Amino acid sequence: MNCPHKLEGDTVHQEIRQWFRETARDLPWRGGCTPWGILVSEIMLQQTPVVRVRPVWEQWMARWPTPGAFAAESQGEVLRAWGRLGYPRRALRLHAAATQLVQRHDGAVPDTFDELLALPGVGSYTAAAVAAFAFGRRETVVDTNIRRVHARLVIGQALPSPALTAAEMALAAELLPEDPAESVEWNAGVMELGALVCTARSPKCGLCPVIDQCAWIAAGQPEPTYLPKGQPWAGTDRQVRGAVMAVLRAAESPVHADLLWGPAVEAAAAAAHTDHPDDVAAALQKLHELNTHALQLQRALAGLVTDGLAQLSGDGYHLPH
DNA sequence: TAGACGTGGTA
DNA sequence: TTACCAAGTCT
Repeated sequence: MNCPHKLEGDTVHQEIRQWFRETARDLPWRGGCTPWGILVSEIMLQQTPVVRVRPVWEQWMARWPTPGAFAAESQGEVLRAWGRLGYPRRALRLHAAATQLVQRHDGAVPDTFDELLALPGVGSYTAAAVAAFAFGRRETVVDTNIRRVHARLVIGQALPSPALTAAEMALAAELLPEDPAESVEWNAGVMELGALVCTARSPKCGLCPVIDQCAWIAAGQPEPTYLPKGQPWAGTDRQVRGAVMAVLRAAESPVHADLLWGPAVEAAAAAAHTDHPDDVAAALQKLHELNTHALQLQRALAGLVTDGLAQLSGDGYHLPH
């Protein structure tokens, strides 16, 4: 392979690909899945664990087996189906992407990196992943798992840098096998290794197929050189937006702002008139428990409207039609 | 380019 | 219990 990062005898590629064939999880979007199914899975898996994506993906594909079927659905229904996967803007972007597939790609998922990258919600990782896993293309796939495996196995560091660097992309490109089929298995294998063995916390080095060639092990497993910065949550707009979205998903009719802001008992009583009183009442209860400042609630609502996740009609807030 | 953006499982 | 973390993207 002739790369400056000497991987002893280049057995790493063989070892990891074999480990992948023997150990890989049997996920529904692997093996014989349509490109549409793979695209949906990649969007859902952005920052969301496999175990939570799986059931939603199954329902999603049964309900909307093609981009055309999905594009014909309303945004509100799409957001409800998205459920609690998180980052609901992804659902809207997927919907917009499906519309583009119908309008510009004859209802099919394009098979090149550049065309995929042009779709809403599809960035460099997802474009490469779909091109590779749906169409067998040789692409430099770099996700958080692959970055971490490379950092340890090749560089000898506990964690990759906080932000993706050009050097990391260059390394990933360097390590990519020339043969397309092998490159696909390599990408999937390294990703799977990062997800199952070379994990962020408490890596299972005893199960690693390439532990004897790991630069991090060889260096004595040095600690990370920086502290991961946390993801603020309590008291943030994000938390409020999430609670409001839970209410709107459960509500069958527009929810007046007073209800979002008002006391829980009043909210529960009003919610009893909806088709899903328990869900709405519970969602309102959670929202109210946040004791959100009025200004912050206004900001969260305005943000949701700006992002197209909610709309304000005369009667109140609701999911988009 | 750093920050915003949901949600729930795990240690 | 608090904090980290998960197949990122967009601005």
